[in-house]
Amino acid sequence: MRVNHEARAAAAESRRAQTRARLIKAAMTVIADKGPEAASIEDFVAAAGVSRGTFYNYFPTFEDLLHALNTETSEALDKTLEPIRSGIDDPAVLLALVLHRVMASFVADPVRGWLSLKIESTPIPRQAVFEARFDAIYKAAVASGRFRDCEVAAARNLAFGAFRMGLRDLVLGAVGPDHAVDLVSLILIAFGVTPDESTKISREAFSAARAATRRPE
Amino acid sequence: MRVNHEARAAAAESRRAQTRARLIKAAMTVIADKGPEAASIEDFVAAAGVSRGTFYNYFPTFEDLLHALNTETSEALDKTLEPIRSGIDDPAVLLALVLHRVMASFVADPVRGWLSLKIESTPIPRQAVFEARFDAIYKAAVASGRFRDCEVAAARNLAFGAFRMGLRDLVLGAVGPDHAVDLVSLILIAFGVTPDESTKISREAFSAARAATRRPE
Amino acid sequence: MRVNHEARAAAAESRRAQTRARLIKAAMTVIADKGPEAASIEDFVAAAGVSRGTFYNYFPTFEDLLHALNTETSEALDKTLEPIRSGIDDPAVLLALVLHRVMASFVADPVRGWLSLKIESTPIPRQAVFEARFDAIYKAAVASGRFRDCEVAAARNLAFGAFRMGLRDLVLGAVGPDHAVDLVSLILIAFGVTPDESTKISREAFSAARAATRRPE
Amino acid sequence: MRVNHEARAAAAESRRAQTRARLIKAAMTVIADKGPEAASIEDFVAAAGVSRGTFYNYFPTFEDLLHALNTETSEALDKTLEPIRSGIDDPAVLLALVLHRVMASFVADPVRGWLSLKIESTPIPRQAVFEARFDAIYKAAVASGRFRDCEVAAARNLAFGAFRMGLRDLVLGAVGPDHAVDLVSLILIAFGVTPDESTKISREAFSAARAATRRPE
DNA sequence: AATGAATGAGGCTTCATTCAT
DNA sequence: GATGAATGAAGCCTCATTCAT
Repeated sequence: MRVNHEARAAAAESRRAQTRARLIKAAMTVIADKGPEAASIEDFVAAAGVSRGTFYNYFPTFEDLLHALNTETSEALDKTLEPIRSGIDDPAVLLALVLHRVMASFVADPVRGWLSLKIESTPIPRQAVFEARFDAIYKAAVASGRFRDCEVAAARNLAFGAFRMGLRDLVLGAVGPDHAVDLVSLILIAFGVTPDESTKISREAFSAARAATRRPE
Repeated sequence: MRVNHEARAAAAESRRAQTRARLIKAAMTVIADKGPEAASIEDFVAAAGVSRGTFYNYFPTFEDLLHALNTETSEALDKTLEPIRSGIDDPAVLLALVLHRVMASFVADPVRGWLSLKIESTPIPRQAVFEARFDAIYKAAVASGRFRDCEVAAARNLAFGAFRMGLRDLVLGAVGPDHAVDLVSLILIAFGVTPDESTKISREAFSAARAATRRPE
Repeated sequence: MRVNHEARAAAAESRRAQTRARLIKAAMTVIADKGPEAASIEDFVAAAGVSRGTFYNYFPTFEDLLHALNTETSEALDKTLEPIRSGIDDPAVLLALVLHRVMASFVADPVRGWLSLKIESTPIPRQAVFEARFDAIYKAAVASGRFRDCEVAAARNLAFGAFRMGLRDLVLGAVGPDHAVDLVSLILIAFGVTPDESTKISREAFSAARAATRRPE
Repeated sequence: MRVNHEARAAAAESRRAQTRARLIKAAMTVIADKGPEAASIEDFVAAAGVSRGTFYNYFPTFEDLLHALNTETSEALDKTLEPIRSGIDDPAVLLALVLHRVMASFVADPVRGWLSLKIESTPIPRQAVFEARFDAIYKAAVASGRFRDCEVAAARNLAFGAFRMGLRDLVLGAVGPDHAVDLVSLILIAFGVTPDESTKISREAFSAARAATRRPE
């Protein structure tokens, strides 16, 4: 009896997780497709192949869905960046690797890429994690003399703003994948790396990211 | 009689233009306030103090309103930039002046600032005028050796992306007005200007923009 | 021009009042039919022959409709009682006249009768007016020695409770119209009037109410 | 084996009864709390701590639940009245005892009191048992000359209507517990008992009911 | 028996748009 | 031209009910 109950509960749990995952996946696809404002719950459930009511079983409020989406994308990004979490001493290299890696993963999984772009203009709690991480890297690099000493907010806005625009053109198909090489290179130059070194670092980071990014899903 | 008719027609014409202006102004205010998605036509007509039907007399389709908004914004920007349209030889100085001037005008008229930010995440057709102008300046500057020779798309994305992020933080109040000095400086460095000169140019352009921007309305 | 505008406004006003009246009438009918809880806005608009949206033009919140219904029924009752507002010295006769008159009007217009019964169990602000009026009459009658001296709350609950139950049976068709004669008579007896006189007063008040109540609509 | 089976079956039976009782109790509490219209099955199962499906195992249709609720309430009332089922000759005393006893039990167990009030405005089939019992008592009392000879329906509506209103004010806290003394007294007077005797009977019945009602749960 | 995930009908509300005056 | 009442499509959300495990 006991075992039976446990097995049953586990099975239910698994099914529940599956449906939840289907709904999240569907929501991501739809949002990437129509934008966060035009997407309706009807769209989500249609894409997921479940009924209206089921959606509310999993996400009683819209907030809940946004939170889940947020978590999902953050975790995916984290997983992307995990391999380079440590072992890289040069902050310029580190930054280049991160930027190229994220961009590559978004290109490989355009749905998520779109989502990241679209979701930004939404009242979702902003992804302050990445900002904070950037700030830490930049300050350390200034301390070690690698990066120019300037307002970290300015540096951050330069990096994130440029990255975002580049990402947009990339997923739009307006530019080719090596657009990122130039962009990251420019960012590094602004931060104080010499042009020659910048280009080299960016190019190598690009290749590394390329190689590492396989099978998005 | 003839005169009477003409006078009457002119008066009607003038009233018409006035109502139209009121509607555009109202729409801008409302959009800047609630965002483009939350704004309803009801809001527009309420803010403008006219009836629902009147709105459709002026803007039969939503497209028409968007176009008017776009035109309005662009023209205001153009007017802002008019004084520096000519007479400036150094593209670095020119770019710094433009960026600071636009930012200053957005700060001085937050409604328009917000509008520019909000409108971007919308299916509103963006006006490529500014992009094209930037490209022209940049290419000329490369030709004259002032700017680094790199993909103009990368340079553009760096400049516009950084600018947009900075603008956002500015209207959000997350950074002070001189944040722009650092940001523009970084952009110029990326484009090949030396750090010292960049800072000097940016600082001077900032002051000039400050001085020029008075009374937004 | 001026006249034209005014005439137009008046016409619009009139049409508006008409639609509003149609909606209230429809709501009353539907509520009397299905009860206040089972009635849906869909029912109201279907009965009124207008569209969903129109309902919300007139009653943005459900509260607004309830308030209108409340006002409507109160006013109708007041009109019913107007003729006996003055000129009757004996409180026993006055009370009998009021009770019979109200009951007769509810019988003549069953929709409103039902509504009064159904609406009571609803969070509508209770009709404290009638309670207050009863209390005043009763206290005066005690002072003049006509009614027994007892807790006015008890007297009120007896009168209103009995009346309400009687009304229910009446609109249900469970009892004939002269059921009211007995009921009112019992109430008067409880208040200290002799049985013989009670019966006489009640019977006469019943006839008077009958005669007065014509054309419900 | 046999014994084992029987014991097991008995245990199952007992558990079954327990769950059923829990559901009924929960439903009563919830209905008394939120009113019959606002109460949902979700509320019932949550309050009872069982699953949705279980509810339907016990009450396949909503009718079934209503019936159970009705039965429960009636039986509780019957139990309350059992001690005075016999041995009381004076119908005036009997009636006073019944009314006070019921009221006291509702005051002692407000949940059931509220339930009785709330349930009335519902399509729940009312149980006519008490009406029938009243009618029998009244007719006998008329035959014996104790009560005034009048339409039994009128007498019944007077008694039940007044009682209901009084009960409402009581559970609302609008009146104190001895409000019932006056109310019952008035009823008896209406039925032909002299004022002095009425008051005495009502007061004594009130005390007796008080004394008898202990521990509601 | 008990569970709880899934269902979908049914009600609510908003809002762009039309049109008679 | 201006008006604003009327419209109805399109979303949102709840909840009684079913059913596989």
